Amino acid sequence: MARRSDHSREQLEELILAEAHGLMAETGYARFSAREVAKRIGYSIGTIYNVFGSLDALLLAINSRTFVLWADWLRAKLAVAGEDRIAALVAGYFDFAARNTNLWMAIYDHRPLPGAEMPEPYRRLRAGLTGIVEQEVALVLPDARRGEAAALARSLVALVHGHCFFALNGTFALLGEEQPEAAALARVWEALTAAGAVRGSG
Amino acid sequence: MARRSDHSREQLEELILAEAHGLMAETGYARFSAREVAKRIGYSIGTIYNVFGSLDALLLAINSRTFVLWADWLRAKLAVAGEDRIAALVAGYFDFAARNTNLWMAIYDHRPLPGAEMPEPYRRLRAGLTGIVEQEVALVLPDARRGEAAALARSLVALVHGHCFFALNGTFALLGEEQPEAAALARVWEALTAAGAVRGSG
DNA sequence: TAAATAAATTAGACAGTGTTCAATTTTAAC
DNA sequence: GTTAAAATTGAACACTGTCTAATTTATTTA
Repeated sequence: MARRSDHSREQLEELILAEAHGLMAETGYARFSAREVAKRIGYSIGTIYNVFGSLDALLLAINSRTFVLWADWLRAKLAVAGEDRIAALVAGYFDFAARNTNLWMAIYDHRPLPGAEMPEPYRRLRAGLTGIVEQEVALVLPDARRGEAAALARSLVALVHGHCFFALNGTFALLGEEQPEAAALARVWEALTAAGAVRGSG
Repeated sequence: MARRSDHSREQLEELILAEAHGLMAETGYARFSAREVAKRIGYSIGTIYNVFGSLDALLLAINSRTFVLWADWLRAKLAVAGEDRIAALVAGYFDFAARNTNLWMAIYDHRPLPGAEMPEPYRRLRAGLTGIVEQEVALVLPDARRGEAAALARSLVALVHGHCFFALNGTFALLGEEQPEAAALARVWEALTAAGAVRGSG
């Protein structure tokens, strides 16, 4: 099959990860299979375990990649945003999830055994995404309350997450809610307003 | 093994469901197995499929049972609630999830194939839970805005869900958030206030 | 009560899964 | 060219959900 000379170890890792990410996008978490990844790249199942150590580690790498794409997506949206940058963030959150449902869901479907610490790079990626939100929240808060930005950003991300999750998993459809994103944005601005923000003050 | 005379068909269905619910509470969605349920009640795997038709149907029945427990839990909390019944609801949401993490998570881990309609009884249970919230939201809104209660309740459930989910799956711990419930409650009251509610006006 | 019918139950077969690891092949170094 | 190191394999193991022909048990009929 594949020869060592065809790929360096790093290239092989990238080859596996790229294919795995694609498979996850295609099939979703429940139908994802390491064996299928191996089959698609023409390596045996053993190689994947040698390179990544465990299925858990591979899944973490897949989700890390998704986080990078997601952060890039949000930054791109912010770069072309109009006056309401908060709305751009909420919209970016929703449409990334909608356009990459399987990948986005996989982030939350994957639950490593409790007590298993996340590796530092993964923690940084997640914190980085919240950081983007925090920055925009800080911009819209009055100077005196900038200190609340971090905690508020975390809470707003959770708020939007809840709406997005219910939108994509069918809960909102079942409850007759037809404008999840608008609802989320309304809640976000109510919270920001309560914290002293004024629309268009960024 | 088990004799037909030991259980009527209805009793058998209940026997399976009770054991399955217990196993789900014990192991969580990822490690749940229909075979293990069969082993524990002393029936063969085939019987479970004969009674429930599919694993999907069994999982739906498990989640339905969890919804019943959850709704009961919330009603009990409301029955002994003080002045802030909204706070009682949020607290009830959080501590049911915390005390039944595996069961609660299973509700959201289970994603039937897209397009597969949920059976009516299941839809009613879910809507019923939101109905409890809607009722309390209506009580706190001014008369002129009671019409917004349904939509607002859906949104608030999503909001709380997001916080609860991040609290239980480790996201908040990773981000340094230590008071998810307080944050959720704060957001909820900000939204209610924006809709004209006044604390203690129920 | 004995035979015939209906219902309930079984367990094996099938195609998958993650995981491990001794054996093999390929590459690099001497 | 030989040797040492690294990479790769794929069979084995213990699982999973799902289906279904065969079997057992219960009920009804004669």
